Amino acid sequence: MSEQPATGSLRIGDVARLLGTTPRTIRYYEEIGLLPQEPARHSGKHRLYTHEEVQRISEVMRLKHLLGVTLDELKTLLTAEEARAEVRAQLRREDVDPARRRELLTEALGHIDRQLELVRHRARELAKLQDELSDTHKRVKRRLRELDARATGSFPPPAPLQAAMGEPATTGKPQP
Amino acid sequence: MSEQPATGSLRIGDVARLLGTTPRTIRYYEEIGLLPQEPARHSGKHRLYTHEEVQRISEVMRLKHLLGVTLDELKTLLTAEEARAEVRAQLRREDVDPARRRELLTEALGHIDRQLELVRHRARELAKLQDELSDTHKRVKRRLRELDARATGSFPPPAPLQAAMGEPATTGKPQP
DNA sequence: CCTGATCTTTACGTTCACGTCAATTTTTTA
DNA sequence: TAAAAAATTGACGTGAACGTAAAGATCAGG
Repeated sequence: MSEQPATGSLRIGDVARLLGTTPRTIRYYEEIGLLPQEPARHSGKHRLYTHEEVQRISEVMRLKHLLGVTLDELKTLLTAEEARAEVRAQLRREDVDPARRRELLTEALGHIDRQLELVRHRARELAKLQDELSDTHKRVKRRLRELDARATGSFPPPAPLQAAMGEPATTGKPQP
Repeated sequence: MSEQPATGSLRIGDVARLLGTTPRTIRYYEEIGLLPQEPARHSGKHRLYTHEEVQRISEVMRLKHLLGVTLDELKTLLTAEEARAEVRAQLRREDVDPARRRELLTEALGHIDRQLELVRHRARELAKLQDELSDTHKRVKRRLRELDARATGSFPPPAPLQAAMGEPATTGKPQP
């Protein structure tokens, strides 16, 4: 289909197919500065993406999907990522003194923690919703069982029949 | 601030404030049919929302936020909700025969399960991301500890220094 | 009953996140 | 090396999800 010039570098179309998106989208992300390094087009004029860069784009799309944030928010979020990349690069060169090393690592930890906090929050919210739905599921199933039991003769106590399936119970969300 | 005419019914502005949104948004949701019953404006021409209706809007916004779906997808999702409401209404009237009752409950269960599946899927994805971030966090912290230990004399084995913090490890997503 | 705050509909404007078309250039393949 | 395929920049188009402005109707309080 396409013979790459050298080390696994892909053209924009291949990357798009790989990630289930379109070239336009990738260019757009570059346009608005979501992708920090422009992919050096070493063999001519076309963009050539390294494996790392593809990973990066993949991560961007994943985060967008999972966190449902705007590309602008994502940009700020990814600034942290970029900083981490920077840190990685610096750390790979062993020749930094321990003091600076500590600094870099601590900074990276901060970035990670911020992301983690965001994700945790989302996860908690989702878990709550899931629990609520689970509960509702159980309630409905119980009613079904009761119904079947009654049909076969041995009928159990009517059970507080009230709102056997209702909205998640009073939300209550006063203004901030 | 505002004296409600009778049973806790709120005007659109109050609802908006309560939910942290704007009247326009609420009207828009009504416009595109996300809210099944138009709020009967019994005292004149203004919309008056019952507690239930407010709940509904709140749920809509919550789902939109948590699932990150388009309002159109949400509409289909909420059709199920609406069906459940219908079921609730039917069931409240005790006078349905057990056969029909079973039918209704089973149907409701189906709707709930579809929503649950969606939420579970999302939750799993998020959990995965969270785990990955957690791992990275741990790796970085370990490196910090190692650094500190070395600084204080007793230095541990160098540990495979390689990608101590890296992208989540090869995504791999062939085309569908 | 008057006034100011709130709501109504209508309608056009806006931002985001791309889609699409065109003209040209680069790369691949026959 | 000619032709086909894919990429490039540039520009305009688009649907979703509201924002905003206008002109009039309708509330709540004094």
